[in-house]
Amino acid sequence: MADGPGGSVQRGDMLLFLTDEHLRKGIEAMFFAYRGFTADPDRILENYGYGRAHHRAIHFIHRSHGTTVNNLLAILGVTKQSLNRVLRTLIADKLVESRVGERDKRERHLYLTETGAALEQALSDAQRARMRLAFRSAGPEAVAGFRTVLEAMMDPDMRRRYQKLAEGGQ
Amino acid sequence: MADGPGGSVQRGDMLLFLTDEHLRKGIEAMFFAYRGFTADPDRILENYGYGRAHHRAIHFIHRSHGTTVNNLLAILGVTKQSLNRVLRTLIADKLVESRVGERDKRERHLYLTETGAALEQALSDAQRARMRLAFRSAGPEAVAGFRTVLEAMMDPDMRRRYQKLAEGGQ
DNA sequence: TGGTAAAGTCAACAAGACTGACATAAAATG
DNA sequence: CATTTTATGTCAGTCTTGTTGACTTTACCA
Repeated sequence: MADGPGGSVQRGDMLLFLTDEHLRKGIEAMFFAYRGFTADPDRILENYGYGRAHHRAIHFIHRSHGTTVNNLLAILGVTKQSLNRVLRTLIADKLVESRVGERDKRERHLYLTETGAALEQALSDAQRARMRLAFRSAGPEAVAGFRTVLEAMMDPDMRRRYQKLAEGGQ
Repeated sequence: MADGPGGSVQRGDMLLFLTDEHLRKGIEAMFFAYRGFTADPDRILENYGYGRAHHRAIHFIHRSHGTTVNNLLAILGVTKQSLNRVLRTLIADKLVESRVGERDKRERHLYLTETGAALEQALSDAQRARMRLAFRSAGPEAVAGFRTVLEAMMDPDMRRRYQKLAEGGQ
């Protein structure tokens, strides 16, 4: 491919890591790594007849106990119809509990039941196991770089949500 | 959440970056970053009536000019029926050309046409622009760490494919 | 020549996203 | 107090992208 019209090599040796070639490798790394990232939970979810959407809902409900539907919608970035379908099955299967808000009775606050928390544990154990191996083999400095780049890659509003989540969970 | 039964803090201060808390942050970073990663090309693809599957096919055909259908199937990790649907529209729209193999006439070799290459350029320009900003703001060391962790996160066979691609493209 | 391999296709199905329209209850506001 | 807005839920229909299973054509190979 070499460097096309959008290339960056000509800007000097200090920015050699910004060649189109390096950028393309970063793109492909994201693609292949994301596959690995989701592979283990996907295998577990199959046994329950659930999909990735269920996993995401469970993850963020666990993460923010008592979150409202609206807040979950904003984090997941899907329509309420799409989330509702997932939420309905999780509530029917008694993995998630929905309680009417105390101050604002229009709101529904979402909680994992014991069963829901158990599945969350199984899913995140599997995902963390892979992450742990990757982190350990890469070392702390690489991990710091990994997080720095990923944060820079997020849309600004998503970065805000991500950091807000991180604060609470410290 | 603190450290559950699968926690790693007790293994010593040297491995503090492997706490469940850090791992969870890594997981969420992957989730939010991947959204940003796909956002720009998705917007472009909309105008063509194409989806992410078309993008992936176009990317890897560009990447490995003249690749066979079987090879593309292995890289993308989908069924031939799924790939074929995408490929059929791309060929019908004259973005991709399929040539009968010279040595083995059963094989079809895939090439981007001029139009196809133009779309590929537009898509990868958008994706690289974001990657470039992220890389530049993070710096070369962070980028190296980013790649190291992502490679460690891949399934072994995907890592092989990824590295094989990288060789050819140096 | 018979078996295997590469590619393509048809049909049916499912997950998960979307839009649009509509309903209900509760809060907020004039 | 009446009206409007907000939060949630739901129905119906569509789209993309994945799946399985069955079958065909063509070509290579032993």
